[in-house]
Amino acid sequence: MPQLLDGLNPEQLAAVTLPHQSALILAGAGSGKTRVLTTRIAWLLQTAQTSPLGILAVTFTNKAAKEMQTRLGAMLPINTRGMWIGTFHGLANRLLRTHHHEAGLPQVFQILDSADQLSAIKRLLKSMNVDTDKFEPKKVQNFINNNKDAGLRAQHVESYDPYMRRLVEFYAAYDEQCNREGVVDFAELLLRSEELLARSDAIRRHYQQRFRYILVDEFQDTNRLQYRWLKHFAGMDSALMAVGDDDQSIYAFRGAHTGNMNEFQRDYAHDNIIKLEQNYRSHGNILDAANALISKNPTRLGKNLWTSADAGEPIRVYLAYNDQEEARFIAEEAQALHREGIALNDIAVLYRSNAQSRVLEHALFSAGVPYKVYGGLRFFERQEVKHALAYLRLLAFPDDDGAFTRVVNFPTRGIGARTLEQLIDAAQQSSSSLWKTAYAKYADAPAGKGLAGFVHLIRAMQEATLGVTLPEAIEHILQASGLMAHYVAEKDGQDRVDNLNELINAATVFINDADAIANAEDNGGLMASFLAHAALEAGTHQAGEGHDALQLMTVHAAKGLEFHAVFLTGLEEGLFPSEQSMSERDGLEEERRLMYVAITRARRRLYISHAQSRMLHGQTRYGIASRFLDEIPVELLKPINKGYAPAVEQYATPAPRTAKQHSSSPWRMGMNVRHAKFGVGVVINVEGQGTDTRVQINFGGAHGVKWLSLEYAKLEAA
DNA sequence: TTGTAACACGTTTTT
DNA sequence: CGTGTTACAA
Repeated sequence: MPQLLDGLNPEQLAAVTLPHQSALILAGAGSGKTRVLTTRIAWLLQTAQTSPLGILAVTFTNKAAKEMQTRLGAMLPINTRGMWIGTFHGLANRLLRTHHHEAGLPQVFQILDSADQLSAIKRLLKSMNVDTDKFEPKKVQNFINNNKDAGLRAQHVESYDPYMRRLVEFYAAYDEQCNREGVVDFAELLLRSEELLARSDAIRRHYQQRFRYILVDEFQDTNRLQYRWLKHFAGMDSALMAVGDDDQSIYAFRGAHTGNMNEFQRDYAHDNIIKLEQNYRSHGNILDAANALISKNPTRLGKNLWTSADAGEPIRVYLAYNDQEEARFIAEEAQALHREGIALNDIAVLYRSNAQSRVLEHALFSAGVPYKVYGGLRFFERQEVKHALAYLRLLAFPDDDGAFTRVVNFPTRGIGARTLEQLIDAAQQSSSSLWKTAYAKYADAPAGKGLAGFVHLIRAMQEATLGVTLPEAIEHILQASGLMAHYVAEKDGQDRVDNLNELINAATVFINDADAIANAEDNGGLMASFLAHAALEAGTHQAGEGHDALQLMTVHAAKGLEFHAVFLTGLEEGLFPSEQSMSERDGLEEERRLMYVAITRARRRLYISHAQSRMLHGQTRYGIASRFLDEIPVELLKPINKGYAPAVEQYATPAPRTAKQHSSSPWRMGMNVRHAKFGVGVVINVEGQGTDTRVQINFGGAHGVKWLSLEYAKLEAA
């Protein structure tokens, strides 16, 4: 036991060995949060304060859950089976499978991922003859999900106008459709299980008595529904530990409710707050920069990171002429670091938006620097994999209309829109599924072309896959459906073929996993289990682990990670902080937290770069340095491009041909001008008209960026 | 039914 | 500028 607690600082120790009571742990970036969480569980078990059954540990991502399991396994020679460690959605799924009857679900309910949900909504709107120009499916999807995340069913949503009333109607109809088809979307997993716990005293009491210790990771990211969900598990005898960092809350845009932290304080922790403020990751200057920046946020729970490490290097600031030059600089600098012996894997290039990655990729490719971009499609989200899974779903649960429509004409077999429309109408008439309707009509017909052929194909596949293993079934489906042949024939289909083969592989791995087999018993079979796994855990973004490559990702994606060196790019007003965040409530604060997250990813070296101009949406935009740069104490920064104030001439660019919006002014963006006092600069913004015109000019060097009113300032073209 | 051409649009994202 | 989606002709 002493070993377990070795090396913990006093605050960490206090959190780990907290007696049977609730507490809020404010855990700053790099303060050993995950370690505390896992050591706490290990300590509870080792000191026999509870059995594995008494523990409920909730995370947001599969990665975090897995990491906890792994670390726990390394600390204690126990099997983690029976312990409820998982994601909100994973655990909600488990709950609903166990109590599917009470929850009003078929045992083998399917899980819709976002894309599935969207196509379900499109299908619904079509069947309701809705004009999708007026009601965009995406908007409808957001409306439904936002309400579910807030814990509201259609009948609870207040509508103020006809438009919203219509949305509520869609919400109700969508839920009806899901119930009819036995499918459940992500938000529904949580809402459905929350309602179940609220409704059934017996089930709730059972879990309340069972879970004596409840631990929640990344609590600042929880939404209202998730907090409500958690509360149901907390009985009289439960101790809750919520670990989070309000300064790292960057998911308000998807429903995260930081207020949960205050509510948790009130509801459970009372004044039991432990702050983990010692940072084990970064050098002093980096931490000072982060602290200074985040201190500009008005509403914080309050926390200041410190480190026993020395100040380290200054933060390098690079001002680039444009985005391409910025990218070139990063490519060169990364190579230099690599030559010094830093692994490319340990260097990250971060950006605010995905669109910025293209220029970077181009420069890295030209410079021959291996890189890896995070984000984009995940394995189980790729169309070929989804097609294959849809066949699988259809075989096991033929009434799944979503799966049916997905593959009925893929690969193409001559079943057009017209045929399908007739089928949908007929199904609606008899209020039955598409499969049942088609089957009733063509089961006895000869296996011809079109729908009849499809019905017979599915029947044949059902028979052929009876009693074979899951990978064998998938292999057969790929062949019999013609999917494999389709992609083999496609000219750029090799990746897709590889993915389909990988799917067989994934199924093999899955059925060899002991836990999965055990779970399958109560989850309605191995196939249902595998499909749930595919939906809940979309897999990695890209293959090709193991190669040393520069890491490219958005700041969001970098949360929770750390690197020896970090390049933080595009620090320009309108980009970071983003333009649209400015119009959102508390938008700037969230952007600042995002910046805070970005800075604290770096262990030893941090580069911050910005560009004077940048290609955005096909046109050149002139940006000024982000205000976040000004919020970092200047003594922590070290300009690194030749004195930081290169000759303005070097940046001279021809004025944009068309600057219509500013046509009333003789001054154009990008234009070189001379000011009596400040010298030569570049116009980077023009605002107002006539005598009210103000121009923003970058003079570089000591004078920097200034707004000048044309009424007073004497300017001349340079 | 399928392929091409015009067209719209353009933060952040996990489950 | 580049991509993804829709509209229309073959």
